[in-house]
Amino acid sequence: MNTRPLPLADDRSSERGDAARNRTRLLEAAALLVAERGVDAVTMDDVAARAGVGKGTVFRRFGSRAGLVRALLDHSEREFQQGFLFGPPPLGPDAEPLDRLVAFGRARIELVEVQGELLRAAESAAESHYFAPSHLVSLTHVDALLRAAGVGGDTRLLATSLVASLEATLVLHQWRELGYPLRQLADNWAELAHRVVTGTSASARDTRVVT
Amino acid sequence: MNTRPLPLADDRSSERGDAARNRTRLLEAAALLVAERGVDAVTMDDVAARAGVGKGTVFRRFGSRAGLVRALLDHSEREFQQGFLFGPPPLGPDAEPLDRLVAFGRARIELVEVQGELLRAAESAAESHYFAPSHLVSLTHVDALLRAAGVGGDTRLLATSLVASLEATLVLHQWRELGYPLRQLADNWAELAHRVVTGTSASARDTRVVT
DNA sequence: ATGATAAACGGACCGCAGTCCGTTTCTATT
DNA sequence: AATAGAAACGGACTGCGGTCCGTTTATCAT
Repeated sequence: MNTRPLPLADDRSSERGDAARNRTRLLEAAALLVAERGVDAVTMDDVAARAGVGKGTVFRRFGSRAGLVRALLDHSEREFQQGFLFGPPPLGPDAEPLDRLVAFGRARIELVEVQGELLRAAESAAESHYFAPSHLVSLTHVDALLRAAGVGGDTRLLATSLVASLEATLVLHQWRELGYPLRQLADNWAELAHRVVTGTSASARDTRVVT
Repeated sequence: MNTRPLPLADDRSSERGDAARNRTRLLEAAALLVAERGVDAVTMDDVAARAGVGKGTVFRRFGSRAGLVRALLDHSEREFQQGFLFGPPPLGPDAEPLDRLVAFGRARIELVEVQGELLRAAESAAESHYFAPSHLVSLTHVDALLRAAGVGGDTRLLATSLVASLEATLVLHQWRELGYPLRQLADNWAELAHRVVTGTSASARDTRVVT
């Protein structure tokens, strides 16, 4: 239980020359190895060796395996965020909240198709990936969309529940082990989002039809 | 990647005498150690040593750390299942589907209060806990309740999404790291369930009010 | 240039989950 | 009671993530 290492952003400025060089070396080596073997077959020693660097250095830079993987995902993660924060509709701001919400989930699920293993590896951190910046950004975004769509109550918690169903580990399981086409999972997200937004609040528990 | 060891139920009949004896010894030892140190501080070697048994035996019996933990949870898991399958309302069959759904989530979240660490340990299996019997039972139950509440479409997938927000790892995080009272998480579940059940389907996308 | 100092380095080391395989023990059969 | 063969046993062994700490190196002040 250490003091959280990367609360919201990492510095990278005022970094010593060799440190910076080793970071890029490590990232390149890791990317290469992942490309040719798949994430699950790459060990931290492999990465260190390939980068021509000591193992300690890898951990000094990235803290943990999950940290390294997150760094590898950083680029596509930024793109993804750009997409739903500033991009064109239906993902970006020039669309209705509900449409954006649906598009957000679809995009996330599509991301699993190409980066599934990486995303899963990033999630399997012992001390939760729930604190990872990218995850928090998604959460906040969904929260905002819910509120913009007129949903009341504790939208942050509602957002957490929704986002939970997009976890790469789960989606990957449904897709690869259970054989659901990603398309169907995306449709299910749409259904879920739609229902949550159009549904009535639990506090106003009255107008229920007795069939 | 082995052939799935315990697809839906374990035999335990036609088990050799010493095997049976060692199973109970191991479970007792494990329970004891967990009680006095907490799950996270108990290693497989510890359990083997305390039970006076070889390490190989532990893995032969339970397959993995997660498997052992699941065995430890078996009792309370059965109770839980009894509760929502045959117990009194609002959990059991003598209540409205939506009420049962809400009660189910509340019960699950309450379970985290007392067995959170154990539940989390059971979830952190590399090769997914999604195949664990208890998980499948919950899933099927929620699925059935959704259908009984008149929800159409692929209720199985919808159930999966809902159940995802009850994962012990997540609930524990919200409770212990973020400081949400369990009560509030339970209320959020109620809100989610209510909205999903009362919401309209995404396929019928028309009667939307343009504010 | 040179020296002081903090930062970064590297690889031996540790702990733990999970495997392997030679040895022991149960049980069914006669 | 003897025995054969399958099942179970146990603990040394492997592989990997992560840590530790003595050594090296970049940087900055003089």
